[in-house]
Amino acid sequence: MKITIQDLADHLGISKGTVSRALRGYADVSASTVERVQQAAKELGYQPSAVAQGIKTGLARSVGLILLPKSRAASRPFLMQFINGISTSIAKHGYTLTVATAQSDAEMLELHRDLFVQRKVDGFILPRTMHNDPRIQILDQLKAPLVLYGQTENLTQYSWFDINQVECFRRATTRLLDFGHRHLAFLGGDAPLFYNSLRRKGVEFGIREFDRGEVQLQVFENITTVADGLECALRLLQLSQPPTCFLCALDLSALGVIRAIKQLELIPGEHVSVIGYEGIPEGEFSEPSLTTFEVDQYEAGFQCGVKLMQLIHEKGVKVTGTLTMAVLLERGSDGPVRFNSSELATFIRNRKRLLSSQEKLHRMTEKSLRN
Amino acid sequence: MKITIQDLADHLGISKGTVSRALRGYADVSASTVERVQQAAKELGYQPSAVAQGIKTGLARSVGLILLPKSRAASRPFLMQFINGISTSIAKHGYTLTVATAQSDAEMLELHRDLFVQRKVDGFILPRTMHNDPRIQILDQLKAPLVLYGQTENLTQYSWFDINQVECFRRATTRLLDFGHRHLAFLGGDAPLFYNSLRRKGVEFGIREFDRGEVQLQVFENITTVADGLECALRLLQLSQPPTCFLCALDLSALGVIRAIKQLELIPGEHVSVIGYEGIPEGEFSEPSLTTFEVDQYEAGFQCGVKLMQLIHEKGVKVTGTLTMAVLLERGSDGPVRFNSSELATFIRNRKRLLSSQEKLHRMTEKSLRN
DNA sequence: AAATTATCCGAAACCGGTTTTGGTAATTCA
DNA sequence: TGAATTACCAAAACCGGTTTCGGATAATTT
Repeated sequence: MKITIQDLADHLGISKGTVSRALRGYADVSASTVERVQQAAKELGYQPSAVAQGIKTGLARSVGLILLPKSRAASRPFLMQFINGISTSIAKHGYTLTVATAQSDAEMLELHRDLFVQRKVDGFILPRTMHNDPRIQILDQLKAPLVLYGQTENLTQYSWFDINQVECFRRATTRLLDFGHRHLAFLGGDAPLFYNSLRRKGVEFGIREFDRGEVQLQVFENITTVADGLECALRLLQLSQPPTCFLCALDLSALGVIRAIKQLELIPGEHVSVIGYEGIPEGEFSEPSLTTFEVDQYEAGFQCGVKLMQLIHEKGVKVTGTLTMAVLLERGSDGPVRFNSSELATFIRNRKRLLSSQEKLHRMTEKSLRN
Repeated sequence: MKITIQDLADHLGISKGTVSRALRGYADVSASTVERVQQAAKELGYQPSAVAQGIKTGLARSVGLILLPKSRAASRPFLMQFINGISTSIAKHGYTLTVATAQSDAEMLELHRDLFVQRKVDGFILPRTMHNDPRIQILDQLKAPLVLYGQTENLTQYSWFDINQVECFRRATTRLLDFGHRHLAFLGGDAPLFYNSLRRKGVEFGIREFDRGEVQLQVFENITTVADGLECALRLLQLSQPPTCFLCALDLSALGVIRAIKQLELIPGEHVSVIGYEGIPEGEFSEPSLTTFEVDQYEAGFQCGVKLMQLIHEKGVKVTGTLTMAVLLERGSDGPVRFNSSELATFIRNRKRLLSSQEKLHRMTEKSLRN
């Protein structure tokens, strides 16, 4: 069915070696023969089998991306953009992307090893880098080319791409301090992942730059879902010294914080400020819309792909690291401090009573207007 | 570096043919030899090269999934789950998933052809089926195995998996009619995609079953974004005979409709009802939360993978089609009709004046309470 | 004990390409 | 004109596996 190089050679009455050399651009083939071969290849729709090519070259012309879906409900809104970026950059080299999923950490490591040992992929892109990432250890042993999306220890040994998250959270912190906030809470994400310490570090930098000894910071970790953020903020806001603003490592937890604020009948962005990170679509439609940093996942994938192609093709190439910035989307969930921590505590305590009487009046006026 | 079958054979002092037959489970190898070979393979970490295997078997042991990201901002929240489903089911057969992206329809068709002709993949999963899908035409010519995620014309010739969207929208329609709504609007999605006509058909079935001649339906197409939904609903609601409820082919447009309702100072789920389809995360956090159908994308991917493996491996196997249901999430954006269409029109016209005076009073009461 | 059959494995062919080798014809050079 | 290049291509080796073929040995049957 499918046409092979031998078919093409027979059709032209020349040897298959010559056909191959003609198509690969060797010098010892006459221009006229090259022309004839290319012409015939196009006519007959011949394209060399990547599989057969790979056996001689030792390359599969594919790069691996292994995902770990935590639950069957987990969503990754921008995965398509990340994939799109990778695919676009590697396609220029005739490469494709092999995506696999693992259900556990152990299975993930095994998958990396297997895919490389079986020559299904020539290298890997590692998203969501961890502290002392075990994937790196395994792939180093196999001398497998890899690019990190994110940072980790011993960074000079690897090619990597990342958003400057330290700077993002430093800016977010400075922004809140400039708004007059003095009691901050940082809700960190997955503790084993490297991004978490970077974002926290950014907050600490921001405070250190500014501090006149009056700033209070509370730090929490593993706040990764809406429910986590909701619960954590609900608890904190009912303390005697509640934070007046929240820096969230993840948009999802920021959405939970917003819910908590509203549940206490407060106005997010007025009574309590919230800043997130990632730029998920939900943030745009929440009320108020979420102030956050928007990450360009296409660009991230593209750069990772470019770096991996360099590692695979340019022998003896130096590893490279790149940092870029995310864009701050200044939306409605943060603003100038209204109450300091003590005032906020009082306000929250009185809020319920206040609102219930307001509501009574409100209903009365509405009734009177209808009639 | 990497160990080959010849290395293993040398190490054991036997021929590579025997090693291969031992590992492939041929009968003409003694049990003891099989044991020795397996043992040595494990010790030396030998795994056959998928590339080299592929040349003889003619299979790449990979399936293709080609995505078309409309814009660099487009999000597909559940892509990971779909991929997870595919990857999980095909992994059992030693298969991996090759994902590529195309920037235009033409490039997408070319990619399908190239990936198959180059033997990079053994078959395809085609998401987002279109009317007279051109991908199918091309792949039919190449006799490439394929599975549709979605339906199309001449369905009996193909293996496919889909949600029973006709039934979903029939139920959604019946639900709204039972709530007492009589003026419905259907906001369809991408017109060239097959799902669109199915969802519309479901609405029409629902009405036909019920109709006592009093139901009005307005149909629109290509309402695919929040902005589209917002604009369309805003326009419709200010007509003299506005719909009292919206059936949206896509959650995104439903979110836009909710915005439009709120922009007109109406309460979604009370004054105007909205039902979406897909179950995107934003729907849970909108206010009110969106009534919609939740699609299990993992299951969809899994089933597509299973069917494709059947096509590739079981020679002469019959093609199969499967329909399943999505789960209706009864949330806050729909409910019993409050006003009929005429009443709603009047209400909307009077709403602004009403609210402005209400607000004045509201501010007064708040002020008095503070003091 | 001879003939037959099973068991097991080495050798070789094969898959579809790439790359090296070597030889012939045409061209250039002395 | 003869020698040395050069240009070009066929043939063969190779990549790392799988599969077929055939032969040697052991086990069984007659």
